[in-house]
Amino acid sequence: MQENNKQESVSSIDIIREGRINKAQELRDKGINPYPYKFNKTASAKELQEKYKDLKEGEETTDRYSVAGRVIAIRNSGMFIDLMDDSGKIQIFSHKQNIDAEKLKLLKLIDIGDIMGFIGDIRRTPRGELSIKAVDFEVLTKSLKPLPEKFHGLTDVETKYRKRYVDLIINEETRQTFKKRSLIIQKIREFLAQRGYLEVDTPILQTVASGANARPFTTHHNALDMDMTMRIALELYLKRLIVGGVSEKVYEIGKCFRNEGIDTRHNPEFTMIELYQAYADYNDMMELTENMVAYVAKEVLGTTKIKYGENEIDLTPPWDRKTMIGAIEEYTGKDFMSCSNLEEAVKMAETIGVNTAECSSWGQVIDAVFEEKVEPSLIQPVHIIDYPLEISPLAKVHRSNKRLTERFETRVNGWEIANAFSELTDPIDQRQRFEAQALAKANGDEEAMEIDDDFIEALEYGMPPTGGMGMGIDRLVMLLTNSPTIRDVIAFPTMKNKQ
RNA sequence: GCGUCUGUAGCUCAGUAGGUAGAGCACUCCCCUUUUAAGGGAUAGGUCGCGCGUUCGAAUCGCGCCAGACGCACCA
Repeated sequence: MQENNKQESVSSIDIIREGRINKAQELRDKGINPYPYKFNKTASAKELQEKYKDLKEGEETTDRYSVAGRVIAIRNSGMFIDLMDDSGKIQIFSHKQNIDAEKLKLLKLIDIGDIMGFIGDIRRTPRGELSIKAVDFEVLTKSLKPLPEKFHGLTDVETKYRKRYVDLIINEETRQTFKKRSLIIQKIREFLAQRGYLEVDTPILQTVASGANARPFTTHHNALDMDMTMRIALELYLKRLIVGGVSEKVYEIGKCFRNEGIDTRHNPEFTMIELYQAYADYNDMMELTENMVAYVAKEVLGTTKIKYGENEIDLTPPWDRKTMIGAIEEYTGKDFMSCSNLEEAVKMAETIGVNTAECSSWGQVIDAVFEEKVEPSLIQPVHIIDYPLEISPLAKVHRSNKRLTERFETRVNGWEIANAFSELTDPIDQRQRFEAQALAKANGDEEAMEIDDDFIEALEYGMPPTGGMGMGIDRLVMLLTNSPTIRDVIAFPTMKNKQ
């Protein structure tokens, strides 16, 4: 039977934590701050590994460095420590011959996970490991929590996402992914800077969330007592800047927010790039898109031939171009151009088993058929061009077919990675397109676009002919890092609270 | 939102027709001074995701809930 004075259960994590707090106190008792302010690091692990790659086994130098990083392994009672910094690993060799006896005792207070600085001379051990022969060291941060086990590491995906800092400490692959992500974005900026693009910022908090078909997050500004929404696209503000003419080429890289489901390719907040170029059309945008992606791949991976899962994808320009109608005919044998209205299109779609229940226009049927019958097959990069008018409210009518627009979406690996138009610049036409969207919204289409009156007013001042393109950065990073889910390329993906 | 699967020590995983939980790593102590997942020895560590139920007895069976993965739906 249970005693009244039953013990609180103490988990091993509490015991470990308490032990480490005690070690920190022991350091303080010796006059050592376990959380000091600064360390003079003179070399990174990688620099040393490269500089001394030809140092022979067993060879010693008197080249002195200070290194710093996290202790990730301790062997032989502290005589060997693996120290990891952001560049890589280096072994620390602490022998009693080289370190003051009192100092050496402090090594007992070191745990895996602590941040340490070591000063010593470069040598390569007889077993071939480049090492710092330590003469002195300093505790830079005492850690309180144990790291995951060294061999299997951290594999639990939920923990990887919720505690990305642990994932990054443990998994080299995760570190590589986020380094590559940064490099990809840097190379995009470089590519656009070379072409005279101006990087700008536009509002994230907006009173009208438009420019895409999506449900926004809503919030409230207290001082203004005003409901606001988070942006779902960059489009309409960037076009205002084209109207203003601050630059004929502008772009923005930034977060957008869509209040929708989460899956392997969607996170509620995600990073987009949109760019606009005056006096250009969608043909120019196709060229720019493929050159930009190829440039980034070449710079980051050294090649434009990449592997994603089972697929070999060749990003070398020029990329294939297919009209949307033509692609559908290619894969289904049906020519939807021959349908002159919704009813005929629905009938034709039914003959190939496509559900059109949600479709209320010829264009939407085309979209549904395309998505189901064509999209999954488009592994190699291809620009799908000339989208139906009804589903493209921000694109100019096609110069040679009034039912279509000058719009393309670029598909790679079956995903949409870019969406681009010859931008609609006629304010009267734009208003009518928005009104058609408003009607759809009134009829229950929650994702239909909002009318943005100020944007239309901007167009009334006159926007030059403009080509524009938007691309999901996260998906590009997925492709170039061979990541199976978007959560692998977003450092802190959206997760439900644990209760 | 629907379906399938998953949740056991800090981490990686076992687990018995239902009988009250185990390993390796990490932690603590001892031995060991040229290791590479170092080694040897001895400890300690658990509301078995949460709750309710069935039962003499539940990590195990049932129901509900929470979280996650995948698929579908939604969405570019």
